[in-house]
Amino acid sequence: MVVFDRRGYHAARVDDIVKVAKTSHGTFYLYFANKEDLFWALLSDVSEEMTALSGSLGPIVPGRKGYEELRSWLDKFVDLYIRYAPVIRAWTEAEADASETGAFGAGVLARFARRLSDRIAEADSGPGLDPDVAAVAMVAMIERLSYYVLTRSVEIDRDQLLDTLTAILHVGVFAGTRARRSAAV
Amino acid sequence: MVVFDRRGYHAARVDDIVKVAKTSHGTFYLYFANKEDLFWALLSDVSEEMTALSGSLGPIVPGRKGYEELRSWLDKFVDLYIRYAPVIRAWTEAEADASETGAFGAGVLARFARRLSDRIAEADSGPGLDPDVAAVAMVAMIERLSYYVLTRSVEIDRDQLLDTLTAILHVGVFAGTRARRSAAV
Amino acid sequence: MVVFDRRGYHAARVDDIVKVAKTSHGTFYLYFANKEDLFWALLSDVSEEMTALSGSLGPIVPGRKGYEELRSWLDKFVDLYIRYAPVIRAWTEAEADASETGAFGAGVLARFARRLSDRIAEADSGPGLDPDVAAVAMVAMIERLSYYVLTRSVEIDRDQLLDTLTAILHVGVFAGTRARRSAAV
Amino acid sequence: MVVFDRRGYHAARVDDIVKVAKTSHGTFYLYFANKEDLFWALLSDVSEEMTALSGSLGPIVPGRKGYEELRSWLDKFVDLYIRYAPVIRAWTEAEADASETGAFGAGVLARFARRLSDRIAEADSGPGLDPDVAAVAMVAMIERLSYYVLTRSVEIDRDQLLDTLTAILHVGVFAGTRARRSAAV
DNA sequence: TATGAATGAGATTTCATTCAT
DNA sequence: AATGAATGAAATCTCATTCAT
Repeated sequence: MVVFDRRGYHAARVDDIVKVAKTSHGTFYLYFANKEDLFWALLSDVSEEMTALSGSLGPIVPGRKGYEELRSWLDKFVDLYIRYAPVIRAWTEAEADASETGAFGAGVLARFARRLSDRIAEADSGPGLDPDVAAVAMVAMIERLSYYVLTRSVEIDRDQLLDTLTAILHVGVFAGTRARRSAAV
Repeated sequence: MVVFDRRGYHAARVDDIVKVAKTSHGTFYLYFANKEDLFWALLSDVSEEMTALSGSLGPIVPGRKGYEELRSWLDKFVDLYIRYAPVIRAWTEAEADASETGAFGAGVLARFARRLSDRIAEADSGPGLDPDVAAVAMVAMIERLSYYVLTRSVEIDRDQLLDTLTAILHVGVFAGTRARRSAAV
Repeated sequence: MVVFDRRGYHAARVDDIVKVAKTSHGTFYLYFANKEDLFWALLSDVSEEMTALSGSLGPIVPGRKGYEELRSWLDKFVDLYIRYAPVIRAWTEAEADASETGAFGAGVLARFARRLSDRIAEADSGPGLDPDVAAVAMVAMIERLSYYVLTRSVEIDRDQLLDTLTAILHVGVFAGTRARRSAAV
Repeated sequence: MVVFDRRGYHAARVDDIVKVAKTSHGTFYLYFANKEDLFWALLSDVSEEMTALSGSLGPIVPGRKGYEELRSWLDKFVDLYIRYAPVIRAWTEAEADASETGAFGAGVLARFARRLSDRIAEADSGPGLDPDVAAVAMVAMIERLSYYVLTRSVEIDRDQLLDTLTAILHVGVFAGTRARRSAAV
């Protein structure tokens, strides 16, 4: 019964969920008040793991060491994303300003972005982009690219995905100043 | 009937659609074979506009002029995104490798990314990231950040959105080489 | 569709209701939000008719004329009771102090009893029973005896039922004084 | 298990029953073949007690002594009713001519009414109402008024209830002749 | 062309009953 | 004897689609 609630699809029929979990309808409703309830249970799991993960992001430093640290952190994010993909995709399908689900997901991502923003602000002394906005943009990219890869919308393998995300993030942090300047000149 | 087909939600019930469109169920089925059919109609509209839009992306050049050109192009994308958000988000709900809809959407984004990739490749002479992958990452970011802003998941206004996207893209193209180097050293 | 909502059984399955009404499940839910909703619709119908009926109870007078008037009024009550039997029985099955349904039914009967009480009080000048309590007792008897007859718990025909109810009521009203006395001596 | 079988509701879920009884589902099915079986067990208890109670109704005599005897007998009935209310009400939910349960309940009430009828016939020498029918009417009133009081549908206390029932019954028995006459004149 | 009441297949949910411990 | 998690048949409810007007 424990493994089972790792698997639900929001879009899926209870019938499917139950089939995958090799249980019965009755058992499903023994553990969850309704389909929505399962979804919230999963949501709170993701939220917890995401919060833990964002807490584990240390200072972003230049050079190979910083690059590798960032890459391994992103690796963990992608892992988590893949594991919870159905749930994350579900909150994504909902309008953030109109549904509880959407609002919840938006909150999780916002906390995630804030942590990244703090790290960017620490590292980047130059008068670059607003770190808050840049962090959100990065989270958007990380989330969406993970999604493209997961759904095979694009033909990118896991290594390419991580290299690209890491490079853009790492350079984004340390090239912020120059970036802004290049744009302004 | 004209306003109406700008509004469909994949998730929405036919009941909702006809209410918004101020028509009847009967009329709906007069114009569309079924709900899916409406979706395809909308999809082909987006596809067309997206293709036109990607065609309009000229060479990316350094300096203020290049920045402004890129910004105004992104502005058009955001417009298009906002207009077709429900449809774009809907093709997303489907697995790209398992549904026609998903595959179609993936195709639209892929063509879009390829154009951007070409422009990046033209501009960027250095041994940076794979332009194809970088372009996809950029499209992911553009698409998803537009979504965040549209759904008010985050508090970013339109100008901030465009400034951020443009800056990251513009510097991404011209700092690619240095970026890669900073990561590798 | 109008006749149809005259027929529902609270205890019945939607399947049965729909079969009796020769409609489909879909149609049922087009007219009623859920099974409960149908029940409330019927309930408000009974309430209305019962209120109208109690309003039509004129002064209770002695002699054959009074007897006949009372009998014909009781006849109408029994009619109404039979027509709405499933609904009335349903509110009966619920605890009056624990369910909305039960409370509603209790209210309808209470209004009914009050009217009867007023008529008893008008007619009965002697120091008999409390007219309010006596009226409630009479309503209890009328309601329950109708029920016994309806469900064939007892072998009483319609005429016997009406004769008995009318006689007990009529004598109850005019023998109140003597009754109390016979009990007290 | 002792308290428990005093409490079953026919409408109640087995879940509720075992919760109230502080047992488990397993134990329930150890003692009863199924939910219906519990009901029959309770039913036979009521039946027994009701039969004993009707047997204890002595001759109905005029005057205070007869009144008090009748009142104390009714007191015992109300006691019994309150103790078994859920069961008594439950046999009521079934159509007497269509279900075993309903038929059984009808039988219990019929025996009860016959005893009362016999006592009425003994006492009442006049050419009043059919004692059988009158007895049934009285049982109906007793049963239903007990119910109203039990569920607090009406604001009547136990003493008022007993006074009213006793008075109506006692006068009914001894005013039968006059009653019929007053109606006929 | 346009309508919207009606439909029914298929989804979700309930609850009496079983059975391994 | 006692337990309560698990079951699944049967109930309730939803919604894309049809069709008489």
